Amino acid sequence: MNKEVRVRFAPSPTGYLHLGSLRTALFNYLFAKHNKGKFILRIEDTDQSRKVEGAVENLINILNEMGLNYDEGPVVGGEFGPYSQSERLEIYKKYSDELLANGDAYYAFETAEELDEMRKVQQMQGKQTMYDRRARVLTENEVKEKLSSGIPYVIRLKVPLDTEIKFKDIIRGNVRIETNLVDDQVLLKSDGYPTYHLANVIDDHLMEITHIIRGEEWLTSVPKHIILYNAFGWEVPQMAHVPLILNPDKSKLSKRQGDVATEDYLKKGYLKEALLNFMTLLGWNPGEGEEKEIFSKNELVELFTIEKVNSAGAVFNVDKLNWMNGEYIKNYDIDKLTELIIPFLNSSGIDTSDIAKTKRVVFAIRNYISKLDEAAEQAKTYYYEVSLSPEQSELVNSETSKQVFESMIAKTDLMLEITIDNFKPMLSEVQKETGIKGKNLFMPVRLALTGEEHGPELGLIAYVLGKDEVLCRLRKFV
RNA sequence: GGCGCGUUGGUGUAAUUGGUUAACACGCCGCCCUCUCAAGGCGGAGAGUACGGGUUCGAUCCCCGUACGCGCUACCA
Repeated sequence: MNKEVRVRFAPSPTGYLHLGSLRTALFNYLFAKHNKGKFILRIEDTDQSRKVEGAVENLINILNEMGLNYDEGPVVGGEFGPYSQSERLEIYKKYSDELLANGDAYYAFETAEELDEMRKVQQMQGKQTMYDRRARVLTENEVKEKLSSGIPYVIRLKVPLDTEIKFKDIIRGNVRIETNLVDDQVLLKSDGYPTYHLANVIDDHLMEITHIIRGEEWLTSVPKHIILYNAFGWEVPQMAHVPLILNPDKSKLSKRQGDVATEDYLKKGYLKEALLNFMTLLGWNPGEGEEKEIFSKNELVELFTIEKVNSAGAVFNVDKLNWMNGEYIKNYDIDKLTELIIPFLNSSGIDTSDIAKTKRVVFAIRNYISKLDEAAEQAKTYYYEVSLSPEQSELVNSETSKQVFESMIAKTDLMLEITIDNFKPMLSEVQKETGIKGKNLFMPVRLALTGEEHGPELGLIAYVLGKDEVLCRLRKFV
């Protein structure tokens, strides 16, 4: 008896995927997969003035890249298509005609200027700004006359007055709004395109959507939608309005205060697994005292329930994202991580053609970075010529340092290869032999090998450089 | 202005559907490890649950009010 769960992610193509949209898509995806249902992508491109070239392709790419593959939608198709609203215009026309015929909608002929004027007056009077429903009183003949004379028109929703709309949101519980406060929303614009409200209701019904999971900014327009469902005699899907993602100052996450496009984060070297993990935990938690925070996508699918989504907005905390991304980097498969890091190294001019060495480098730097774009900075040590400041070179060229290097060279020469495990014991022997220890022993070696006073443990450095390179760098100072 | 939604340390979240010294993670501070910087290990500071009233033997949890924040208030989504 349970219907198959069908949910949709219905973005308007803006040219990039906003983090808030990413999370909405993510929640829809997780909910669908958890319930063994379908995740549908629908493009809400009904605003011709906001058209962006290539935006749809970009959206699909990024969604796929993030692993949020949809079951039905543009490109992949499905039995409820087309999945772009701009290709469904006749459908909206048909249903708006039906509303007109049943008296649930009406024609209106005001110009944009007239509406502006109306609002201005309302504002001055301190009244609520909304359409004053003036066209409701037009007679059939007046309407006919205006239509035949070619005056541009819109079709507006005829909101039933003096009552209230009650509904239950899965996340927010019961909500009620008086219909007198609900605007006679434009449903069909004068260019023949539908507004969000009309298209959304019709498509959700036609595409047999069972659960609407979308951002909180839509909560107050739910009554308009319910009025439409009622007018058509359709069942209202279940609804869940997820909280917004916020800037540190608690306003809605915006460009002004940092990057908001998913693409930007990928470019900076955040791993998609980490991003998905982090975004899910923004406003959701498995609860019941679960203290784990690192979850694979499969685990999230298994655990995710929409009821556990928080109702309050969540501040986007980059510090925590960085930490989590670092956790993923530390534990990632080394071959895959190397593959991901190579482009970042190349773009800094590092030659990665020696794959074996590159892999050793990645192994060495993974504990030192929290984003992939920090890799080049950390990796430089292993690739560039050593250059020292006057003080540093004085230390390296001191008598004791020379002793250390000579002893090391002799011992290293005898080694088959340097490993992380055998380098340190070798240094211990050098210490015994020369009587030089502590900082006087290690710092010259560090400087000779890397040219820097800070860095990973020496064993790691020697291992990455390899025997030949280590010898080569040491010999420069004896 | 109107309407709606929200409010647990700085941030993200917990707290067996009223009974806990209010827990965990990030961040911050300190210690250990150590040649250095991270990582790691250990420890610490930081909220009495926005505020004020109720209900109750007992409220983070239920009810009311206030404050504050956010959202919506377009022929944008």
